[in-house]
Order: sequence, then C-alpha cells, then structure tokens
Amino acid sequence: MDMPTETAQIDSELQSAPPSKRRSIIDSAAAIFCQQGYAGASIDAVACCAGVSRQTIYNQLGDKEKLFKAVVAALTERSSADFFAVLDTFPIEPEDLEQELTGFAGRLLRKVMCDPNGKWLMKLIETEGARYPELFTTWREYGPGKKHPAVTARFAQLAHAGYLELDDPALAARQFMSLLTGELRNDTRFGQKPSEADLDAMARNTVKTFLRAFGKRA
Amino acid sequence: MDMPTETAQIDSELQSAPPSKRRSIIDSAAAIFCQQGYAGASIDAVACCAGVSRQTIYNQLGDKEKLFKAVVAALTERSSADFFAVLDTFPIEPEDLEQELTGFAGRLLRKVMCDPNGKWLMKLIETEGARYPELFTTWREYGPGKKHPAVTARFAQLAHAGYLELDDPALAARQFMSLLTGELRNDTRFGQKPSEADLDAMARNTVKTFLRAFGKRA
Amino acid sequence: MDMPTETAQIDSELQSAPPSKRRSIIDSAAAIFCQQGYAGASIDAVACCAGVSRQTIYNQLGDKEKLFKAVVAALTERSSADFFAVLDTFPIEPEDLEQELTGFAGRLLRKVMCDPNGKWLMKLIETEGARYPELFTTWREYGPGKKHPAVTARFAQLAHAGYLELDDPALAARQFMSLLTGELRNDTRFGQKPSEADLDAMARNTVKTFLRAFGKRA
Amino acid sequence: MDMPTETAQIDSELQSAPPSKRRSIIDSAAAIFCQQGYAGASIDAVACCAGVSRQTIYNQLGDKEKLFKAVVAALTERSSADFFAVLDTFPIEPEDLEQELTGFAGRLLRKVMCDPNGKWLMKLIETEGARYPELFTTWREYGPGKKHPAVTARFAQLAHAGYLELDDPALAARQFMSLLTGELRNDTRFGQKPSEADLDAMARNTVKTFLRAFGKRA
DNA sequence: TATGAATGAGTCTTCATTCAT
DNA sequence: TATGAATGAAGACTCATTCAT
Repeated sequence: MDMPTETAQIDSELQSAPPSKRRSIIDSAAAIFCQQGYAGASIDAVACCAGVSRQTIYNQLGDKEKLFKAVVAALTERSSADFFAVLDTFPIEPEDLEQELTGFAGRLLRKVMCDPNGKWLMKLIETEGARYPELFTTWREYGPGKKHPAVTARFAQLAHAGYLELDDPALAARQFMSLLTGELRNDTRFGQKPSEADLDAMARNTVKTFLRAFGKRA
Repeated sequence: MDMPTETAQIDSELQSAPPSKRRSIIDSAAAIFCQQGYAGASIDAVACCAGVSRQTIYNQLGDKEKLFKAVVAALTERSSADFFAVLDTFPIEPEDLEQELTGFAGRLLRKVMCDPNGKWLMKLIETEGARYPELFTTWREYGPGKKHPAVTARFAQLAHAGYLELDDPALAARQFMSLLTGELRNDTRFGQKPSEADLDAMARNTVKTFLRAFGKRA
Repeated sequence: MDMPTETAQIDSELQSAPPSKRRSIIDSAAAIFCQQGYAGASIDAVACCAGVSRQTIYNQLGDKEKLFKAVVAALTERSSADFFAVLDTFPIEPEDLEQELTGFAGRLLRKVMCDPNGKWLMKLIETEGARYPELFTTWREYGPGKKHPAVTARFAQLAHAGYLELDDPALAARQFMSLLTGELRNDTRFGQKPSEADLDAMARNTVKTFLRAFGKRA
Repeated sequence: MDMPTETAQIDSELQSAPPSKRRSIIDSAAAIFCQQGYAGASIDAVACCAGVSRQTIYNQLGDKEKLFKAVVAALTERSSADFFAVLDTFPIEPEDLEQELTGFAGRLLRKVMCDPNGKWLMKLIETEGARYPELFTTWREYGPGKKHPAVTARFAQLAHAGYLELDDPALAARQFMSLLTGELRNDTRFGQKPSEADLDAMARNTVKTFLRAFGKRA
C-alpha cells in the first residue's frame, strides 16, 4: 500500500495549505489593525487583503478578538526573534567601539524598529494597550522583560571589559534605546520612511552621544 | 456684603454656560478619542461623558470629524501653551546647572508630558496621524516646528555662555527630549502613572547622562 | 366698560403680528414641501426660510401635519381665487373667438398654472396625494368639483350662443385644459420656466386645435 | 424525454436566483419610492417588501442613491420597451382610422401609461426631478428624446398617406398624448384605477376629438 | 418670541457573525 | 473553501417635539 503518499497528501492538505493562508491572514490583519486600529479594522478588509474568504478567517482563527490576539502573539514572537538575531551581533570585544556600536545601532534600527514586526507591534501596543491590557502580558515578558535585561547584560560586559564607564548598566541600556528610538520617532511619526542615510545618521548620533557620556575617558 | 460679586458670579455662570459645555465636550472627546481611537470612539459616549445631549455636540461642533479636529486643535493649543510656560523656567544663568536643569526636566515631565493635554495629543498623533495626516499640519507647526527650535535656542544659549559643550545644539536638544520621553515611555506604556519619586529619578537620570555627554569638562 | 379697546388690542396682538408671520410661514412651508416633499421637508428649514423661530411655527400651527394641512388649505384657497379671477375674463360674446380664447388660455397658463399657488398645489397633490388622501377632500371640492363645472358652463354658453359645436361640453372643457397643461408639462418638467413667447405659443396651439375640433364649421 | 431541457431549467433557476432578487429589489424600491418619495422611502421598507435582507440591498446596489438611480434606469428601460412595443401596433394603412387609432390609444393607456413601469417613472420624474436633475438625463433621452419623435413620425406618415391633415405633426403628436394623459390624469389623481370601460372611453374621446381636429374633411 | 438644549425616535450604513450552497 | 445571503447589533446623523430662559 502506498499510505505514505496518501498521508503526505493529507498532511499537505491539512497543514500546508492552511499555514500559508494563516500566515497571510496574520500579516494582513497586522497591517490593517495597525493602520485602522482594532475598532476600525474590518474582517472583510483583512479577508480581502489576505486574498482569502471571510469564512476562512473564522475557521482558522475564530473571533475578531482571537484574530487580534493571534496577531499580537505572532508579532511579538517575530519581533523578539528579530531582536535577538540582531543582539547576537552586539560587539563584545570591539576593535573600534564607536564604529561597531554604530553598526549595531543601525542594524537595530533597520531590522527591529523599522521592520513591520516591531514597528507594528509597538504601534498596536500604543494604540490598543489601554483597552486590552491583558493581551500584552505576553509582550511584556518578551519585551522589557527579556530585551532590556539582554541589552543591559551586553553593556555590562562592555563595561566590565573596560570599554565603558557605567554606574548603572540598566539605565545606560535604556538610554541607548531611548536615544535611538527618539531619533526615529522624530522622523517617522507621519509615515515617511527614513532614508538609509538618515538611519546611518541616527545610529551615528546616538552612539556618539552615548560614548561622550559613557565612553572611556582619556 | 455687596451683591456685585454675586451678580458677577451669576453672569459668569450665565455666559460661560455654552463655552463650558463646549469645553467639557472637547475634554471628554479628547479622553475618549485617546482611549478608544477615532473609530472606536462613539459620539454617544462623548455626550454621556460630557454630560450633554448628543444633539448639543452636533450643534456645537458638527460631525465626528469636525469634533476630532476641534479636539486636536484644542489639545495642540493647550499643550503648546503648557510647553512654553515651562520653557520660560529654563535656566539661563544657572548657579547649579545640574540641579536647575533637573528641575526644568521635572517640570517638563509633569506639566507637559504627563498632563492630559500633551499626553493625549501625542497619543492621538501616534494613533491617528497615519489616517488623518492633514489634521496634523497645525500640530507640526506648533510641535516640532516651534518646540524643537525653542529648546534648541535655550541649549545654544547655555553653550554660548560656557555651560555646555555642544557641536550641534539641535541634536542635543532632540536627545535631551528623547532621553526624557524615553524614560517616561518605559514606565507609562500600560497606563500606570509614575510616582513623584519616579519622575524625579527620570529627570535626574536624564540630566546626569546629558551632562556627562555635553557638560563642561573639568 | 371698555372691553372693545381691550379686545381690539388683544386682537391686534393675536392677529396682526402673527398673520404676517403666519403668511410667511405658510409660503415658506409651501415652497419647501413642494421642493422636498413632506418627508424631506424639515421644520427647521421652514423656520429658517420664513425667518421665524421653530417655536413660532409650533405655536401658530402645531404639528408638521397640521402645518401641511394649513399649507394645502391656503394653496387651495388662493389657487381657487386665482382661477376664478381668470375665469371672469372668459369671452362670452367674443368678436374674435380665437383671439379672445387665446388670451384667456394665456392668462390661465400665467396666472393659474405657472403661479406658485396652483403649481405647488398640483405638485403636492401628485406627490403626497397617495399618502394623505383625506387632505384633498377640500381640494377635490374646490378643484375638479368647482373648476371643471365652471369651465364647462362657459363652453356650454359659447356653444349655446353658436360659437362652438359641442356634443359634450364637459368633455370639451376637460380636453381644453388637458391640451393646455399638456403643453406646459412638456416644457416645465425640469424646472425651466417657459418664456413669454413659449406661453403664447402654447395658448395659441391649444386654441387652434381646440377650434379645429369644436369651432363652427364654415 | 431528454434531460437537457430539465437541466437547462435548473440552470436557469440557479443562475437567475440573484438576478431575481435584484429584480424584486428594484420593483419593490420603485413602488416605495413612488408612494413615499425619495426622502420618505426607507431601505428597510424596501427590503421587507422585496423579501430580502437589508444587507442584500447594500451588497447588490450600494447606498440609497444608487438604489434610486438603478430604479430610475430600470423603469426607464422597461417603460421605453413597453412604449415601443405598443408603438409597433400603430396603424399605418388603416381601413377604419378611428377604430384603429382608438385601439392604439387604448393600448397606450393600458400598457404604457397605466402600467407600473411608466406610471411610476412619470411620478418619480415629477416628484424627484427637481431635486435630482442629473438622474433624468437618461430619461430625457429615452423619453421626449425618443418617444415624441417616434410618435411624430407615425402621424406624419398618416398625414402623408392622406389620412390626416397636419400642419405640424410634432404638435399633433404632442396634443394626442396630452389629450390621452389628460383624461387619465383627471381620473387617477387619487389612486383609483380606472375601469376598462373608463379606459375605452378615454381612448375614444381622445381619438374623436383628435380626428375632429386633424381628420380628413369630407 | 427667540434661543439653545434635551429627548426619543428613526433612518442610513457598516459590521461581526452565522448559515447554506 | 468560497460565495452570498441573513441576522442582529451597533453607531452616525437627522429630525420632530418640548422645555427653559
């Protein structure tokens, strides 16, 4: 008997078709929730944008609220993965600290803060956080709960290795992120995407100031 | 006792009745737009929260979009007034720079960033800016258009007077604000209001780092 | 006792001030009911157009329905008066029948069918007659009930005097009116007011055909 | 027996299902718009009368205005078709002109002027024409634009063939229609449907007078 | 009498959700 | 799974009507 083939086929029907749809539903929903807000987003718009039927959304994800939760969960996960991928490129024993830190800051800007995952998640948190506080329990764990300590640890390492002078590595880490996102925020609030040169400048400005404050004095 | 005072009071009640309704409508609408977003906010909720009838809103302010615009305009105006009031307390010839700058940062946090006007306006801009870009033309003029240059000028003065070492006063001003709002953002994203001690710490941390970066070296 | 004076004063208060307002209310209401239909007409629009306050309408005329009835009654009365005024110019012993009948037809067009009173009344009857059949009891009496017999009588007189050859004066009267209003209808359906020359032509065409059918054969 | 017929029938049922809904929506809407006017007609009433859900109307035809336009377009088309179908029975070489013209007039009354299509369309034009003039551009083309010339041409043919004496065929055509609709108008203004005998009498009266005016003299 | 507010109803329109095909 | 219709519940907006000033 050739069951293997058959099960494979069944599997592919059950899993491969839906997952790809699931993914596109989540992506479309993320985009629409971000642009329109929870209340303003319509299931039909998501269905249309995802190229699936309304029913498919209900079958796969249930409620609008469940869809929203699924979106937040997916974005959280992806954004977290993005973040840690970039964090792995943090300079530990840098030859040229300023340059390498600038590179890291640039990657953070590009791959985490400017990418849909992180950007949308942040926007959803700001937009809907007040109304669905329980939805962000997960996010809180992944976000400040894991990211800040991770960054803090890297900076502490740098300080311990003598590259920085830090009284409070956690504060320094927060401020590093604040400077970076602040630069971004001043330019993206109205939707214009910053140019590559802009991003480079933001990274450079952030690191330069950061090192003026916390770099090794001569 | 003299009646004049009493009649004056009555007069003010009689005449401020409509304006006070308008005011309470705008305030309620601001709160609800911020909490629920434009799409999620219902006129009835605004009416109920303002203690007026739905019709009164339509009579006074027209449709939902006009109400929204009125809210943005009012918040913009108030927030701008708040900001410049605080800016007037910026230290020009400080005896103790760190302390006076910290005081200024604290006032900024308390009277501008934590007050409903500014906070709500910022949130509305982040939430609805993408969808109603034309609404924020005004804001852009009042916001980055007037505030940033004003702060920049103060820092440039301090630098010129020898209190700071600045290559780029505009950048320094932006980073000062980024550090301050970043601190706030890390604590308020979920609605808990920071304590007085928290605010003091934020101001202190910001200024300390800022001066490490841009203060006069010994 | 001097009641007379007092009542006169009261009368003047009750009747002289209101009547002018009443009149303008009725006129405005007539125009608006005709343009917008009963359902589409708003009391506020009437008040605004009449230059009075909404309350005045309620005080003077009560309900929207009562206002409507008052309008219909007023239009009916005026239109009837207009009609009989023109009817008095009907040629009884004409020297030149065609010319005098044409003159009469022209006056009918101008003073009855084209004037607001009659035009609006006709339009209201066509528009709202189906929904408020009881309102037109009055009109039916004044309209077909009085006008048609009156016209019929005039034509019968002309026939009796040898000016016309009529089997059925009532039918002839109806057809005379049909030809006249038919001409008008072909030109005014879209609101353009016919020119004086147009009106003359209509009258002439009507009478010419009418006399071809019912005039004395040679 | 052969299945093809049956399947064809089923197919037609399956495919005509949506169109039949559309059709019933349009018909119900036409009736309601006519009875209540545009402003007075409620979408819910249309839905209920058509036996469909409100949403179906919105899905199929969009908003109220589009529904109205669709109604006007449908009525125009149908009425035009009715008219030209009847016009094809116009007597060209009549043996008994009066009788055949009377038959034609009767068909016109019955199939064009008394049928919902034409009657409703005329009423809508009179009722809403002032407010939605652009909607009747189509009608104008189909209506006076096509019907009057068509009738005129027939009468001109009759005149050319020696059956009538016409100076102005267009005027004669208009007057023929005016006499016919005038008769109808005097009886239907309040909604009572004229009896068959009434209709016959109207046709007869119209043609008799018409021929007295324009028939061949002995 | 005019003004402005309030109330309650009603209409248009959209949407989430479900069901049948 | 997709389609289309149905349902029920909003929510925006208008309006008739009344009340207080």
